[in-house]
Amino acid sequence: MPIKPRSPCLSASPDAAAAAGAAAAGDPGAPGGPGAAFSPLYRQIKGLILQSLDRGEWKPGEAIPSELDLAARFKVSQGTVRKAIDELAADNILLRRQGKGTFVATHHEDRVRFRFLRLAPDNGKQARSRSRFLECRRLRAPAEVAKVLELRAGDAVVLVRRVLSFGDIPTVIDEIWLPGALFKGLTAERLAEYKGPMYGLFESEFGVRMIRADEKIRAVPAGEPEAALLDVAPGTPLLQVERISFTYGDRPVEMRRGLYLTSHYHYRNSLN
Amino acid sequence: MPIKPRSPCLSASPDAAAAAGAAAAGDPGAPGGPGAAFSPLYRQIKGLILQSLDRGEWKPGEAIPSELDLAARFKVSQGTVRKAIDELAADNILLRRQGKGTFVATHHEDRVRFRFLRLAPDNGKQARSRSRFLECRRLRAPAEVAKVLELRAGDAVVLVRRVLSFGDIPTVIDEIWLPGALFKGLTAERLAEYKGPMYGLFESEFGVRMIRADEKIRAVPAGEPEAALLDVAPGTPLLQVERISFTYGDRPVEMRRGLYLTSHYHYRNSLN
DNA sequence: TAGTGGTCTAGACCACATA
DNA sequence: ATGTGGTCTAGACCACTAG
Repeated sequence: MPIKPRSPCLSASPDAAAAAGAAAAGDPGAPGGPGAAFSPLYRQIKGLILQSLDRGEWKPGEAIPSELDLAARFKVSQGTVRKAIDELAADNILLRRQGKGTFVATHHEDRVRFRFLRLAPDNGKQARSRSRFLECRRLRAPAEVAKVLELRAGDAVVLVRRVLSFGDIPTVIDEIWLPGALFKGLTAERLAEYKGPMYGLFESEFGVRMIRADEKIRAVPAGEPEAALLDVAPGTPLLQVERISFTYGDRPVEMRRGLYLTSHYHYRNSLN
Repeated sequence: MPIKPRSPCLSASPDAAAAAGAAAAGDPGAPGGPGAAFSPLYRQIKGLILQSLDRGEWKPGEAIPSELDLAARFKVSQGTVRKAIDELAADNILLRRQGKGTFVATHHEDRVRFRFLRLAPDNGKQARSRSRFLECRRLRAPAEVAKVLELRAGDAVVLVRRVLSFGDIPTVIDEIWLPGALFKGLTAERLAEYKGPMYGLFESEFGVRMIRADEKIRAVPAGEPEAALLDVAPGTPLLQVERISFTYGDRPVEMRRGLYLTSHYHYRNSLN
């Protein structure tokens, strides 16, 4: 046994917190066997905070307890809590505001929204965006979708299709697949009524918060139906963006295929 | 005067380091007038380390002094140096290796390379890549290039054009513009001879290290010459990637336009 | 065994927001 | 005046690497 894991915040001895090596929490780490990775205390605290977020103990937009409160609750020093929160803030899961507190990030802010909508106008002027929903229906998951969303083949999924326009110019076609179990009662009407970003609705109405997403991008020619929707000639090059979105615990909860018309907009990215 | 800036590591009084507010270093911050942003000590240390890196005091791949050494040099505690290095490591400018030291990041590693080459094979198998250089010549900067590279119109620039192939399949056409003053002696021969990534050559032979880049991505149809180079039909949709790369101090040092054939490769991206 | 980065703690004080 | 996050310090000890 190369590493000695100790119990986390149920520390047996009074001074056990000092120099504690703790079992992984939120890490890819293997189960307790040999080869188990060393995981520092602050990562375990991070894991515990993530659990609380996942189970909805603190809702998006709300403040979480102060660092000193959390330190008392977990029986560690403020510095250790601080480092856990630092990482969560770097992951854009929490938001620190000096003097006010630490808040659960929410999709009800433009700031967050543009993390997931990377299309920017060639000339800086950001036009009003508007969604037109083509359909919203429930069906059995096709094999590919089931695999990506980690469902059983045949499980219920919701398919949403929409056209996003910027200043009356149709620019994006989205085809969105969601696990049916999580999105009971999602209808085209509710989507159309809702003001604000779609992920805001998902978060407020269905308790599903998108944390992270992976995208694969290609250039493809517009087919007949897509061309009609975007008001361009068939064969026009479009940006195809395949996205898989994840919530807490890296659970996939959305599969999306977008087609972007990039004659006056571009996909922006930063390489760090 | 809302904020009292103090002298940094030339601290006058022996205990001046404690609770020091220091002039901005590396921040967007305004000059010393009213409205000057508060900048903590560790940010100033970060700025000093960046200066040392910029002036080449420590070369890519080398170790920088230990945290304790730097703490002594800057007359601050190890924790403050640590926080500065933390940020530089998060920026992928430095690389920490426990037990060994902290190293200047280098482009001579696949790990770093794939930060800047985001094209991945649809099936996991990454094929050998090979560059064919079409031309490398010096000319006067066109207006657009001069503007992007912050040169005077008419200053010398180097234009490199190449085709990148994966396993004998031509996949990328790059058109690269570099400031002539920084890349004296860059020729097609030196490019062709060089084994390894282009940024590795830039770093080793010309002392220019790319730190960060911004990209704008569009879908465009292949023109006649591009189609011929990529062995596809004219009009085939291609991914157009416009990149501006920066060195230390956010100085632009490369403008690049890439055309990617995405029938068997895709541009991968993560939204955090 | 020595040196390096990594973790954890405890306490002091600063900056910001609010009452 | 109080409570929050933010900075800085000092010291102890752990984990990893290498001679």
